[in-house]
Amino acid sequence: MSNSKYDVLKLENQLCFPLYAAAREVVKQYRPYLDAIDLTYTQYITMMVMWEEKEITVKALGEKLFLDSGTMTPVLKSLETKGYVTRKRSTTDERSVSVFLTDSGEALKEKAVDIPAKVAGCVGLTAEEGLQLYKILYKILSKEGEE
Amino acid sequence: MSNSKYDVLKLENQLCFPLYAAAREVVKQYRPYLDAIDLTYTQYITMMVMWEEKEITVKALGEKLFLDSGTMTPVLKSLETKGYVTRKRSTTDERSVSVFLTDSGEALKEKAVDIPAKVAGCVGLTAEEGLQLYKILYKILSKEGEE
DNA sequence: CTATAATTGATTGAGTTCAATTAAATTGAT
DNA sequence: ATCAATTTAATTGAACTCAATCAATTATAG
Repeated sequence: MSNSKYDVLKLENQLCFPLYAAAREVVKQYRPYLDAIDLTYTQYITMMVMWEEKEITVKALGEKLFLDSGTMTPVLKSLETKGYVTRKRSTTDERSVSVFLTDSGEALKEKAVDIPAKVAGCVGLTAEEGLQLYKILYKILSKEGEE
Repeated sequence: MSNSKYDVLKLENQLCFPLYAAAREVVKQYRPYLDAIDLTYTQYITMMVMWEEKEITVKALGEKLFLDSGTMTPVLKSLETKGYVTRKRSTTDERSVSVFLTDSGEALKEKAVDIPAKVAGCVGLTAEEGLQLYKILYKILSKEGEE
């Protein structure tokens, strides 16, 4: 057996590395489908929230997506340019900005509805593996929100 | 029950989204430890390969990390500036560039050896969850290399 | 009321990521 | 041997990510 204290630094012994690599690979799977509706992956998950919420503050949006305003602001500006959302500063608390889904944004949902099934086919996990993965990932995400 | 064909577009029904978010959150856990040795996460996993290989082509390095030359080149230039690697174009095949670990790069391993244990503690999965996650992620990664 | 603290979004800068392109070198088929 | 196809890195451009900082606003303490 060849064991050294440096084995912990081998790529094959990492858990973070395959997590990081798999995330990029799966996002890459979305690209052809998202290209067809002119969205990036970040814009797509932002629209997912908008389709559910219709109206939400930038702050709340960022919390749902685990992204900060430095990332959200340009994404929202781009979606506003495409006509899918509008932004308006709150009158009651001028520090906050609300984002609103437009009719055009609502209509886009129809074009996006087939995408999840198409990508799921490519990833090719069993239902059980999918569930296991889901649970573990949300365990990680719940831990991170703590400190 | 409230079911619609649009449920597949809800954030909570996605598998890719928590994968994408968890990957970023875990990478973020590394930051304080990596800041201490002046490496980014991408530079860190690149050094992991170098600690194992001592010498490797840019092509092979990119394949191991699932990154292309557009990402690797600036990372390697930065590591070269820090003195941890050198780069030299192959004499036998001048298309390829080999990367070499320097003594300084080798010495950095000693400073990095405690990092994996520190981060593992933060993520807080059980051994079984870790193994399940590992297997599923590599299943995803093996699928992606195919097409 | 006033000063301090906290919240919120925007901005900035460095680094990452990847598709597309370019340039050089090698390989393979004829 | 020659020319087309392939391989390899580098470059470019657009977008994402995040820490740090800033400015404006609101909340709280005294």
